[in-house]
Parts: sequence; C-alpha cells; structure tokens
Amino acid sequence: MPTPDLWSDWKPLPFLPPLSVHTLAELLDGGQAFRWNRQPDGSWLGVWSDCVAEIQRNESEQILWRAPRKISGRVDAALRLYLGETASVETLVDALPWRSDTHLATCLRAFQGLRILRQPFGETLLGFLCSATKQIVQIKQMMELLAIRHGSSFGLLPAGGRNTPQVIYRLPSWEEIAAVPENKLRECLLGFRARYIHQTAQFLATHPHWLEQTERLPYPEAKERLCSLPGVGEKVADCVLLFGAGKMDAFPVDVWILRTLAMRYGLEGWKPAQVAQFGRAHFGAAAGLAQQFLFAYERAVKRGVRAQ
DNA sequence: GCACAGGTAGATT
DNA sequence: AATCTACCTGTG
Repeated sequence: MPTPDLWSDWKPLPFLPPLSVHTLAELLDGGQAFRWNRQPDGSWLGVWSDCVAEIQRNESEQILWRAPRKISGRVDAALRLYLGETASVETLVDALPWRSDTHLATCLRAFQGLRILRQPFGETLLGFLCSATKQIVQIKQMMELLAIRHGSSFGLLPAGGRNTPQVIYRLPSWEEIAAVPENKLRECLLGFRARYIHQTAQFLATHPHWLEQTERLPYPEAKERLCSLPGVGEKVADCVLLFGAGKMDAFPVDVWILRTLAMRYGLEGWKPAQVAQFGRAHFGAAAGLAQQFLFAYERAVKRGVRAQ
C-alpha cells in the first residue's frame, strides 16, 4: 500500500544551488557517503545516524527533501548540517585557483554546485575503513550488511518512492561493533578489513570520547590521531576528516588523484606524499574541495560521460 | 580463469 | 627511507 501521507511534504533546501542530475548523484553517491540509493522514481533515499530522508530535484533543478513525518523535525536540522549549510562553499570555491588553472575551472564547471558533505564522524570512519581496494558499489554492500546484521531498525517505514513499505537499518555504533566477534564481521564481506574494524572498535570501546575529541582537533593533530588506529593510513584519515569533520584542508591522495595529477598537472612518477604537498600548495586552504571536483571529473571521463 | 578495485602494515632491501 | 607484498572477495 502506498502511504505517501506518512511522509512530510517536499520542502526546498534554499541554501543549495540548482544541481544537475549528475552533480546530485556525485554528491550523494560519488564516494563521499555510502548509504544513498536511487529509488525507482528517481529520488534518492539516504540513511545516516538516526535519520532517514529522501531527496529529489524539481523541474527547475531545485533540491527538495522530505522525511517520515514522525522524525522530520529532527531530520530537518540534521540534513542542513549533513549537506554543509554552514560551510560557505561558494566562498571556498571562489578562493580556489580556478582563474589560473584551466583544468580546475573545467572540473568546477562540469560539477557546478558539488560540495563536501559533513557526515557523522564515526560513520565516516567506518565507511573508509571498508574502502581499501574496493569500489563504491562494494563498500555500499558492506555498509548495508553491517547495518542489517548489526544495526537497529527504524521500524517499518512508509513507502516513499517505492511501491512497498520498507525496513531500514541504522549503521551499528562503534560500541555495537565492539560487541561483534571478528568472524561475524567477516561475514559482512569485509575481508581483511574485518580485523581493522574489530581492532578499532576495541580501541574506541576502551577510549570513550576519543572520536569526539579527535573531530574537534585541528587537521594535523586530528590526522595524526586517526593514523594511530589500525587500518587507518593517510588516505583514509584524510577522507574521514574531509567528509566527516569538515576539514577542507585534508587532501586525500588515492589512485585517481595520483593519476589525475600525473596526467593533467605533469606530475608523472610523483609519490603520494609529494602529490599531497603539491595539492595543498597549489589549491590552498580548501584543497580537499578541489580534490572532490577533480575526482568527480576524472571518474566521469572514465565512464564516458560528456563533461558539462 | 584472472586482473583489478578510492589502502595499510609489516617485511625486505 | 624507499620499495615490495600479503591481506579478502565481488565484479567485469
């Protein structure tokens, strides 16, 4: 039974600029977050912390959202934070060196309105602990299994963009993960990442407030602390700080960025640490934001999508 | 059947 | 300090 009346009405998000279909897809499902799925009607259904929301575009590319009525009040405030309402993206983008860097200008134009999400810190850590040598589709599968098997349910939610009601699960908290044996984690398709996640959970269980404190630290100190966790190296730490703590100066260097900067900026043969240094020097204080545009553009090129 | 995937850690040079 | 390898497993 469709029960759309159990969802709040669609409401605009005035702080967001109009977004193209592919920019919205890149924002929600481009490797920053792993729990947004396109529904049969084209809208996006997302889950984070204790929130569920749907997002869609209207005819004039404005972004609209709605949530199950009983939680829509909570989701309203949480979604604004999640989508970075307070991050003043326009100012940060304008401060990037696009005037002198034609490739960056191309990427910014191709994904106009793309921004950095501000996800829950702990969830972001979990997601990127899963990410080592995995594609986005597979990381999403791991997260979904972790949620279904070890997270709690929101209860039966009304249908939304689907034809039938659905049960949706929260991601397990680190405390909940700490109670799961490693072999049970392995059953969630985590592979060798299961040990990292298990050990990280054990550490966090014995160090209350460690994550919150880390999130508040300036970038260099926060990164050093994250890198002390099992399974967290520079790349994962940078992703967690960029997508889960709003540290725009974090500049994750993965194979894509390595290839992109080699090809487009003449940095063939440069090591990750050197590329990271170049990135911060060239792109400045919001280097992480620039990274996301370069990353999105290069993936689009590979998929054969026409840029712009 | 087999390389490859948004890496990290530990061993080896 | 730099370079090599094992680690799991679904996807193409």
